[in-house]
Amino acid sequence: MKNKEVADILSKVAALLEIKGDNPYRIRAYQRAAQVIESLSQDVEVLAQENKLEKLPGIGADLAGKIKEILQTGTLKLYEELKSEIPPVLLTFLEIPGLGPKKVKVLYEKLNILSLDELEKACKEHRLAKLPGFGIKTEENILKGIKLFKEKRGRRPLGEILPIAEEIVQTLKNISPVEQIAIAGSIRRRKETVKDIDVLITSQKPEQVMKKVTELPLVEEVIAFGETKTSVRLKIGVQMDIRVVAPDSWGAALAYFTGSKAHNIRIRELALEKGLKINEYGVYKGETKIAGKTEEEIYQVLGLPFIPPELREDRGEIEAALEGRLPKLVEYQEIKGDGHVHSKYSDGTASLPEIVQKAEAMGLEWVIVCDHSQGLKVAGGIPVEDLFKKKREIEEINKRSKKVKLIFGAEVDILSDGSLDYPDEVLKEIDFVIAAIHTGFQQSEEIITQRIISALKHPLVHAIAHPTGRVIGEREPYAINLLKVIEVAAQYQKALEINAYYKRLDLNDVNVRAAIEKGVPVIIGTDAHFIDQMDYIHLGTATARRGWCEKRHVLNTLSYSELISWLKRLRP
DNA sequence: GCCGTTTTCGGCCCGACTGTTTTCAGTCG
Repeated sequence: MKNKEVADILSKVAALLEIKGDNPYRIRAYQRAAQVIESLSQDVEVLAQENKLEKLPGIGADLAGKIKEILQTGTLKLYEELKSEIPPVLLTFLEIPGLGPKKVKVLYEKLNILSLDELEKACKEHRLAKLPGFGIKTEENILKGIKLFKEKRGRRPLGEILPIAEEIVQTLKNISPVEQIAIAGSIRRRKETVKDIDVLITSQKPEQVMKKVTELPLVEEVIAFGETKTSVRLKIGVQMDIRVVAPDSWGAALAYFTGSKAHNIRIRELALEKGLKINEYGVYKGETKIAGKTEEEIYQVLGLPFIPPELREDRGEIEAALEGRLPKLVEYQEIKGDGHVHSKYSDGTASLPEIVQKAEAMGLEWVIVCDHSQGLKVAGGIPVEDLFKKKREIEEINKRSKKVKLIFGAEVDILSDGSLDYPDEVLKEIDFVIAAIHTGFQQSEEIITQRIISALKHPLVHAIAHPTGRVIGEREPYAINLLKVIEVAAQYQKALEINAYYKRLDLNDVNVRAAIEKGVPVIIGTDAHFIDQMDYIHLGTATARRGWCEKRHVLNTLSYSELISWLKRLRP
């Protein structure tokens, strides 16, 4: 899949055009095309071969041609030309908070600044303040921006920020006069990584709320302070935006601040076609406000059903809503089990009774206890003789435990030649075999893909764990042809995991969608090594929802007995 | 650059806050 590479070039073209000062709508067209290609669940190369690129929203004859050019030549003439006109190093300047395309252009043209160091030096020598539109404050802000840029860790995993955001909401509820309060933005959409925390509030006394916000102990710096909008930087290095609106604008504001930006733009265009205007305060027909109190209302006046936040990425959800084929997403409370938990038998820290207790507290019916296989010594892989001790303990526990059943599973290593880390006569005794790659990450795409495919074809394997091996912010996926893997999984009706650990979320949303479109069942597993990590199940469910999963696609919605029958197909 | 049961040309989402300005451009979400 070259989707990422194509999207990357298109988005760089957009940024270069911005600095050049080109037509903003042309820029938007490139940005949108980049986004459409990146979130595609199909292979852009296949679409190009079938001449279907122009069917994609926002892609016309010209962009289709440009995409083909990238696929054929690896680059784009326009891109190369722009790079010779505008030094690409300026693109990194755009990442500095406070610097946009206009100012970057001036810096380049008037001062010929071509590196971060030069920029820093020019600020300190007050050479910027003399430029039109610049001043002393601008220099200070750019210096601050450079510092933040240098120490920034980029987007942060949702699982890290969500609990903090929820705690802030709870605190604000307690200490300030808020009526309604909710987290919006990418956190509400449950995007796997987030850049900032958006909080929406209704209150009779906005100024008091805003004051309390700036006084929170977590706040490091106030970036902007207004009655309706306040921005602060938290000590953990994340920005938080707080918006206060009137109660009758709650729905409009919630929709607006939940985004995504691309979704909002489409929604507003749709409104314009109907002679309506939407902003964060409501939907207007001329001067008259006709909706705004609830989100449902907003969608309703546009003739649309409610679109769940997890779908709001302009990945076809608006078209689906218009045509009445929006998926009925799997619900968080429909999840009946956890497909992947480690115990003390390998490198987990929880005993089997502790797992049962936790599952019961969470309202789950079943947990598959998958420990590592014998070869993975660093992770305490279980030697064959101990496996049966674990099996007996599970049987004992299941006799006593009425509400929660444990399932005897194993996360079995796929060795570098594609064979499995237990012999068949052992695998046969294990009720759930999930195979995974933990070694040989550097192998070629062909070899890794083949390893996984041979595991999928193995008659005793039920599923593949964390299929791409990526770790968010730490490790890129290994080279893998996931589309081939999906095809084989579909053919053999084997499951692919949505690993719910907050740094994995693997498969990710786009890949989940690609899998279920081919008829591959998915199974959510937390990969918990500590008992509380079982709570990450909700992140896996969020990923399933972002991947357009309905209940029928997700094995975790099966009851214990239904799951056992699904597993037994391979254990006659 | 895209797009069309008001258009194949002339539109294209909308507003808050800051800083440099005396009325607004730039940035951001």
